[in-house]
Amino acid sequence: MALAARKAQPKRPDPGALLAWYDRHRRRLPWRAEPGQSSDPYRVWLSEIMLQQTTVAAVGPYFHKFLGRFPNVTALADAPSDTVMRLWAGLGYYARARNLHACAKEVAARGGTFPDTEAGLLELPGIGPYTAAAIAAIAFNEKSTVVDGNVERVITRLYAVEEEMPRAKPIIRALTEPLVPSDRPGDFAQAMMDLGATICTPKSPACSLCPWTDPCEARALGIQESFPRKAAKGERPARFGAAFFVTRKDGAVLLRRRAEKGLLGGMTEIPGSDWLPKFDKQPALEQAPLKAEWRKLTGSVNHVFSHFSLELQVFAAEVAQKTRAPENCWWSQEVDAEALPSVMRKVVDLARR
DNA sequence: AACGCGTGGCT
DNA sequence: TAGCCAAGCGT
Repeated sequence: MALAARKAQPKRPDPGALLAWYDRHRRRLPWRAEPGQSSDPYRVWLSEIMLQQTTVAAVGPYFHKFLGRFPNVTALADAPSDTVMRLWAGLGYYARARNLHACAKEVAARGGTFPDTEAGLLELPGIGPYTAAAIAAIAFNEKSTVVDGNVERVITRLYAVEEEMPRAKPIIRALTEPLVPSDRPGDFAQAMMDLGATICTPKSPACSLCPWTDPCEARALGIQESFPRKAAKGERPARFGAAFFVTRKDGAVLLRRRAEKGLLGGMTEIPGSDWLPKFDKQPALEQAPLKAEWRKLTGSVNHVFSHFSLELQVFAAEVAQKTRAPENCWWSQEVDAEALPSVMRKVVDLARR
């Protein structure tokens, strides 16, 4: 039956039709060059790192913040790592910030010039297959095959790829490669991503507005939303813990730095207990950073990470002015202005309520 | 090759 | 509401 449906629309997707659509509808984004202008590799790189698994809307303010503070890759390389991490706070996936800084240092060491090939870019920290291909195509006009989540969705629909992700990845790449035009590889990559972001969306794709409705096999079958095929996801485990909001008489709050690696690596936090599958008050309280009369605040902080959900009970205490900060901790007079990851921002907000 | 790694917006 | 999802990378 699929055979009959496929025979009904044997057209090959035309890259020219996509580019024509792109020329009319291309989105104006802060990191994009104007039509005909060449792209600044630094801006392309910075935006691509920030856009990894992150929405355009979320990236916007951070991109401007970074560009304002670090107008070029050398300025970024010369900044203290603390400054970079603080500016990144709230954007998530903090290993990206560390790799961003490491990459800037490597590029600065080569005179501030990025490698101009996909292979060269792939050597740099934080730059994987997608990002290397994207920078090569967009900034250096290399005919690389750029495959991100948008492209995966567009291609699996165009060709009704039945293979489940991630096994479909090599198939998708092979189907994408022959579509890349020699003259405008960068525009083609951005057009594919724009198409995926605005027309060929995960839910309710706007097929009637799509430059490729005609050759789309999934559309012909009326099952476009079912691609890409994916296995059902397992349950997200829950974890529980305590956070200790300690204020000194003068209002300073106790903070701590997390380990460099792992979850929220290197970020500032409110001291807390381990995060475990169940909440036990006594063992949690024994992990308090100092002795105090703890007052449990009403409510809790709930936060969802990519691979588990977290519920934190918040305990507050006020200690004497002369209290010294425990090991690995310090006092902050202005927690509200601190660069905290979002889950810790929620703890502060609950305590301040 | 799976898994760990954040966050906010949308349905 | 509670899951789903976004221009992935490193290990």
